[in-house]
Amino acid sequence: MSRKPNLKDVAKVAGVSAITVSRVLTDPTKVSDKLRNKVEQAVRETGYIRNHAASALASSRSGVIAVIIPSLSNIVFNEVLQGIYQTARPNNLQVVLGDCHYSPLEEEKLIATLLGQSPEGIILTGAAQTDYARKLLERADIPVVQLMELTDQPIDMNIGFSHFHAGYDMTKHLLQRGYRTPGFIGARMDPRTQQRLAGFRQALADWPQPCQSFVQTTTQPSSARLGGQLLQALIAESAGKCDAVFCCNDDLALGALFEAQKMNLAVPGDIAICGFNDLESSSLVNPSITSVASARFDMGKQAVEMLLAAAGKPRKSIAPIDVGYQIIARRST
Amino acid sequence: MSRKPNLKDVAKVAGVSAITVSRVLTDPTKVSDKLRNKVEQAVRETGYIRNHAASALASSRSGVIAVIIPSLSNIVFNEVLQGIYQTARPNNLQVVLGDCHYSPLEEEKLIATLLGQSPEGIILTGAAQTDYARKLLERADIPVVQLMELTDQPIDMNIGFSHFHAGYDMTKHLLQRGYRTPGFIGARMDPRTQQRLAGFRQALADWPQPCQSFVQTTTQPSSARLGGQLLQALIAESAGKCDAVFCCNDDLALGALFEAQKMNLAVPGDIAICGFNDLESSSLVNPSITSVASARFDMGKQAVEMLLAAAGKPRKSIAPIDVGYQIIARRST
DNA sequence: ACGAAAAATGATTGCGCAACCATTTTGACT
DNA sequence: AGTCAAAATGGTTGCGCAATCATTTTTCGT
Repeated sequence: MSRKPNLKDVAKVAGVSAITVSRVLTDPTKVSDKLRNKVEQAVRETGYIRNHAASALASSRSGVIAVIIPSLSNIVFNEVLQGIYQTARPNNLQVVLGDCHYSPLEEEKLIATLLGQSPEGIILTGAAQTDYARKLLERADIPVVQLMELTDQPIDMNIGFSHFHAGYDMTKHLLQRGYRTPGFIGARMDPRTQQRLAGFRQALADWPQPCQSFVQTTTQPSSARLGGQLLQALIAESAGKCDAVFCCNDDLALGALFEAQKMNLAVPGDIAICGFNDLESSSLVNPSITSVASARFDMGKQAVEMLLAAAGKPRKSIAPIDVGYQIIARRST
Repeated sequence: MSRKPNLKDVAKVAGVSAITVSRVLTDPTKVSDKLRNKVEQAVRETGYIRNHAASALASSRSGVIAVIIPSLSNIVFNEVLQGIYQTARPNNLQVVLGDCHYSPLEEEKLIATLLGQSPEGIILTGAAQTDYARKLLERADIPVVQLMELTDQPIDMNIGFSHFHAGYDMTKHLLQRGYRTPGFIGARMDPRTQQRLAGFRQALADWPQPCQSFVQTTTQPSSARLGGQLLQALIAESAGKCDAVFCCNDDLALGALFEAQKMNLAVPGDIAICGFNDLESSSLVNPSITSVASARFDMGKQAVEMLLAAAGKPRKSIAPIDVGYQIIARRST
């Protein structure tokens, strides 16, 4: 066999019809043991691999799910992806992944491209899709899961947690620990970061006594290095009065901590630091960093399970699933 | 239009033939401005998205490349992936990604599955593929790139650097700085980690004076937490004589550093620490950690470019590409 | 041992698109 | 205006598979 073998070639080797080979590959229980063995051997012998395009075209089932994340470099989405991949594999689903770089327009283009794969379902991050993207998704008539945050107007299904409430609670935590002039540093300023900041502001507004607060943000991508820079900017802005920093994520928090050490600022003595996402390092550094934990792996897993459960059925509106979060108080506050 | 529109539907709306619509989508220069505008509007109006399966079947071009990495949780592969995705997108290539969990058998199954997508090329991590996997890849007759490490017997193309030499050079660096009883801690113990360890041992063997050395390894997945545990094991094994630790990667190194701080060991005074991969944090912690930098993003980028360059042409054996590495000496040694 | 039902197997057809070749239209030149 | 080449457009067909329906074989009860 020089060229790539197809069903017929395998059938000839096994001495059966093409459709029997097809059945062995899709549902072996439908074929007698005798033929099945012959076919399986012929498959191994020829190194046959089913042509996905032809299979998808004939059956109108692609065995693919589409996933769009805003960034490949943010480790947070990695954990979600792990949950997605680990759940997809045993269900014989291929994942086609796109990175939209936090841009709704890029996301729209990706959605258009990925829908061409006739995915059985699609998982999106956040709820900031363009109108045309929403139109395409509705037209596609496949299950859609919006992940990470909660929204009032989901396209279809939704699972996540409230970044506003998490930001609110974390700020309250700082206030309860006695910090009265807190700052917020934020990078990227994507919708979820903005919700955290909104939570920060609301918590301050709700606090019985008025507090002075400081905010330093940038739309640059987040990184530990940037955390150090933003900390400096915050200290400069507040003329050193700032006594606690709420970092919009743990990368910034780690960078801020390392920078504070370089400036000989005691943490939390001179300045408290807290982050968001509860990365592994946050629990290991000295001092360990207070953060917000959420079930990222689980969200990915559940998203795939939701797609599987919804596949084929008509859309029935399911209430958004709130997976919650947890403030992990540590020595840095 | 209730059901999903196909080429014919769009053609009818635009008042042209189906094949003209197809041409507008694949090569707009082949169609006159007048018709192109009509068609493009009809596409927008109907929300038409080309059926990838049918397109791939008819043209025998899938526009897909397959990528297999050993782990989604290891941030190192993320950077490679970024290079891959960023290069694939402008070339209209979809990436289908698989995670083989460092298992050649899982990798074999993944290869079989992914080849079913008729990818235009495939990118693999390392050079430990099974015989059957190699057979499948040769049968598939598509460009293959083996990434990250160098091998004498590449399946097709190969780009990476020598982990043995990097491990060797890093160990020499420790010896040159005066450390005489170095230890090595390693997790996962995948082929590349083993090559680094082999480099460590060879450098010690080549050193003029005999040195005592210590090794602590585990096949558990790598993590910062594990780095702390392995440091403790190493110190116990060496009864505190160990004066430097070569960590097989920066996650372990960071964990080891944090653990040393908790044990009140001065770094590098009581014990030097170095890592591998040069993650961002390694340059920011106090003291900053000596590490091995490599062009991960670039490797991913180049791998895709190599696939593109090789597409369609018969395989001509190309010499493995060595992207090299760099020892970044910092305060921890 | 016979017939009916169930299980196993096979033949035909169409999924939606692009390759291929045929036809029509346009444009350049005499 | 007439001719011819080039550009633009369209019709037909097959890619490889699985759905559907048709046929054959097996199984089981009596």
